[in-house]
Amino acid sequence: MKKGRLYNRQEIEIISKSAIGKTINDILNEELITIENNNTSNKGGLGQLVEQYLFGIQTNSDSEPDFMLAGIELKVTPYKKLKNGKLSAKERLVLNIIDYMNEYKNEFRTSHFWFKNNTIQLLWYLWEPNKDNKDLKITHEKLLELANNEDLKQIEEDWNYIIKKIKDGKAHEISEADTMYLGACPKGANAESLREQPFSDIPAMQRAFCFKNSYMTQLVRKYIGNYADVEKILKSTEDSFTEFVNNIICKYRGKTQKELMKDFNIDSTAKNINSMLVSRMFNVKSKLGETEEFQKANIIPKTIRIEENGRIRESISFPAFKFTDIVEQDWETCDLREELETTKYMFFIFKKEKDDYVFKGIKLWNMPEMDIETSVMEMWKKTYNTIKSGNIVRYIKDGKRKTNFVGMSENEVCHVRPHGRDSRDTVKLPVADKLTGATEYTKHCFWINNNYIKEIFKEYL
DNA sequence: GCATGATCATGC
DNA sequence: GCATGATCATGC
Repeated sequence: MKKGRLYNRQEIEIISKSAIGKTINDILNEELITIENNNTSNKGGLGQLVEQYLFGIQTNSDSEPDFMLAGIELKVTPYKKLKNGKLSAKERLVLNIIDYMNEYKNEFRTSHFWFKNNTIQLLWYLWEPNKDNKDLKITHEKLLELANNEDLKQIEEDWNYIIKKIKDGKAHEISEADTMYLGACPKGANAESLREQPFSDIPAMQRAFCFKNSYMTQLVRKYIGNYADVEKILKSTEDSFTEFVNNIICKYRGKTQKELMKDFNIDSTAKNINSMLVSRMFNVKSKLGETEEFQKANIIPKTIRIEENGRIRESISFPAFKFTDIVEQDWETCDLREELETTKYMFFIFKKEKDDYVFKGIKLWNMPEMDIETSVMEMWKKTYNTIKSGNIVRYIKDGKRKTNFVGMSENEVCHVRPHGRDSRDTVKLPVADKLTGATEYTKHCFWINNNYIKEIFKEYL
């Protein structure tokens, strides 16, 4: 007899561990249950089956944790293997719906979020493409206790940020990109699922608290994958991630490039000297963007130089792409769109003053949805067509090849340009170039236009 | 002066 | 040897 919601902590642990290595079908077979294959389209279906047949919990939308006696919430969540072999969360972890009308009255520790989610029993299953949902296997489990979690400070800060927006009458302006680990994601049938907010007449999109995809990805890598080589920047739990970053910025703001080079004992003419200085500020050996905290928050650090006249001379590069990868993707699921929609950029600003660049501070930014769905989409689709049709080179003059790739005068947000060691640094083309017959071409990447990015730094001009 | 093609130094 | 962040060089 399954006790459902009345299990105690120890029983939950035993049952969770017993599920490891089993598929949903295995669990159903043990219960002698067959279910028609008609609910695979139901997004919550898999988690519900586990709740129902492993633990005996009926689907509920209760405000209490699933296991009410133990105070534990159950979550069944997928992860996947990326092409490069790394593991990643397949989805964000959606938690309770935000009750705009009441949650703001609480403190973090007395909030409904805390009441329901402070202890979560995670069951991870490995998602694989082209496989029936019920053949997917549960591989790992983990009891996530927020009370003694290293990320608690940041999670609390994120919660407070969301609550402040409600208190400011701006629930309709909440975005998942506002926060670091704990987000507020859309939750409803569609964008028209609106509800009232307490300090404004404007209806706000229904949202739920969630652990963001990037945060879940780090948990996956920590508890499932090989985690040993990830460097941390936070050495204690006394500061949140954002507090820690702000302390570093304050410490170095106002220093010049030359002063910093002297401080850190660096003598170099590298083009990425400012990026090297930033890594030193954080006392990071390798790359700041690859540290645990930046990965969890899905933040990519970039340095920006502003000239004395306010001009930003250079555009911002992305890693080089493979021509063969582009033609295998479509816009809806392509790498570029995913990156722009989920990534925040932390710009470290260096402004030129008297023959030296002064470190001015940072700016967090993510590209507005509207720009992604218009200009970036147009550029990506044209890039796709250019490669697919083999129409890369337009003409050659003085040994330099003019291409048909989207240039910066053609698109106000982004463009395509070479990015390699030199012009002989090439990768394979899926279709030979019609004009030159080349089967390989100089590595290229997407760039964000310097004039577009300039708008973000108005306050520093 | 700017857009575009090309290239550099670093770290692993 | 290679990927990467970033800047250089040149012709229109």
